[in-house]
Amino acid sequence: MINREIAKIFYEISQRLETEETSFKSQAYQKAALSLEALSEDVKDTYKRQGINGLKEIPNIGESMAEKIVEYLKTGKIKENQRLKKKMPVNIEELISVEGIGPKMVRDLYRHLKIKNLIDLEKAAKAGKIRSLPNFGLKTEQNILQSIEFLKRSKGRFLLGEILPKVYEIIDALKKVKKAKQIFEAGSIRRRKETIGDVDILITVDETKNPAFAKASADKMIDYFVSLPGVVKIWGKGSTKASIRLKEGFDVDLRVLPEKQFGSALQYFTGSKEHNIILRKIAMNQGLKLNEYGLFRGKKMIAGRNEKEIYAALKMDYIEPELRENKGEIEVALRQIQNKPNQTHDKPNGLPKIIGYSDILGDLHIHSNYNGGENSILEIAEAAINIGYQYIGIADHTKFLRIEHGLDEKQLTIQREEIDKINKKLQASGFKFYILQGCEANIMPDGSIDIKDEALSRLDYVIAGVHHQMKMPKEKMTKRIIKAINNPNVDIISHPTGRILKRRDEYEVDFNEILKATKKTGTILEINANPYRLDLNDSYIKKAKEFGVKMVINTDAHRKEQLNFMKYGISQARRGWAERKDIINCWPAEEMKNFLKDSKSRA
DNA sequence: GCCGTTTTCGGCCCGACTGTTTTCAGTCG
Repeated sequence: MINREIAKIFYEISQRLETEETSFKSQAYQKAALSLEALSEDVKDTYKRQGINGLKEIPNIGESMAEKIVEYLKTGKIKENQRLKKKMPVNIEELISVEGIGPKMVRDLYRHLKIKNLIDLEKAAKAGKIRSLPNFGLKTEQNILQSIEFLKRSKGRFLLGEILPKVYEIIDALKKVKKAKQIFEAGSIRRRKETIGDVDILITVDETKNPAFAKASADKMIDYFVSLPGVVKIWGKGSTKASIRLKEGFDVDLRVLPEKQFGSALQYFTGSKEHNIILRKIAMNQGLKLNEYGLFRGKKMIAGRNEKEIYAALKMDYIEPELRENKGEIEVALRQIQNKPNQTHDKPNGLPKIIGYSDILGDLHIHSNYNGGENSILEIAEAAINIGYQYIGIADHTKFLRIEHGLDEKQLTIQREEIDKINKKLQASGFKFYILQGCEANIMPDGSIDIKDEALSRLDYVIAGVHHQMKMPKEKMTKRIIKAINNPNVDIISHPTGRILKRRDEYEVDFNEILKATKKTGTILEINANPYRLDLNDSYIKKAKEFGVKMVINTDAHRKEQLNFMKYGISQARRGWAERKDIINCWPAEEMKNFLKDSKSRA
């Protein structure tokens, strides 16, 4: 998306300006970049429709920024950035990714040692050249080397799916000590971002007895925390906090907090930074002050024990952590409250009631041993019953994907017989549980499906997805997928943008056209819950919802343990503001089945 | 450079920590 490209350049300009003395100008670029990222519409379209004045309506975009956006749309470049680059030809983005290094240090490193990138920096540090620079020292030099090592090892961020199970393990271990009253994860992991930098865990201890008892409890928790298995480094250990690095390569901070501040601390450490900045401004406008110690009027603390009372005191709806990205949630949370006294306002839309973690009643994208996987259909069904599902759908790959043992028409018929048999048996035993037969058919480069329509029509539903030839030009790929959407037998499009996190970008496709076609035909878009996919992403989910396109959260499990991926898909749906009405596998079996049967004909 | 229910000029979120200093700038979250 072009908005992100421009935002990236604005960030770079911001950082480069910070090496000069004009700090407010730098902040303006940062704010403008943030605004661009928060937009749901492509600025290219805004400009086409409303010209430069349309751009100036975007928050934090004024005359100068609007001109630069137009410049980028027309020339693909922004001269201001070229000018700054010429002044200091360094890879600033790379250098400030080193922890402890910011724009000012980049400037000094370039001035004195002509350091332009990470390789130069590492060489200079290893040669001991940095310690003698003014305002630098031996310690700084060592820290730089350590940070570079960390950067190399972790290659940036971790997937939510890699890190969340580990965090739960830690939290469970901490709970066993029985000295903590509350334990919560905070930071990007609580917001369930798809990738995570580091982890914050906040706890309180029992304060009702004497202070010495509380302190002893805190000490015990911290001691236990730093002695967890897999700890490779400990620092910042004090009476209320400690930090560890685990052998997996990520850092975890533990903080012990007083009960009366716990809500404000949790709010503060959960972020996002952008969300918090706006919140503090709102507090200020109401004559209040918000920080991690509480919400204050003058010196008087008026909220802080829990998050709900803080949002309430700011005259806002409570905002779920997954929504706290400053992508419109604050305005909406405020708007509803303002509308309440005066219901003659057209509609108090307010924040949506996003889906909950126990709202899912079934999983419609599961692969069985027919695809060479480990688990039989019966084993998968038993696992699903244990989870508490009302239904599942077996959706094995079809014949084009030979590497996955894709099924042909005949094998699908054999599988149908087995599913019918199991269904009968389950019902005879009194289970209210159904197995549907679907398939995950392959969308060929010309948009056709690799299984005959006649065979598809005998299935309960059909998922179709792109599995090869993903490097097509945008128009061709869009056409390819739309042709599949228009196939009356296709009900669901799996992993609609094809990305694999940390490995592969999404393919080029016009998502607006996809939405139009799915809306017209009643086709459902999948939110694939595999932690490497999480496809659709949050902003596409929000767009689909606004369009009135229905979605389904599927795990794409290839063995029964992977049914547990569902929670990542739910997080993603929550981050995309999805409600129960938007997600068909939140619906009871009959309603969902009827929708699958009718949606194509009804549309 | 942006913005405006005290402003078209004068403000821009807040606090902790670190390493360098000898009172504080830079970085982080």
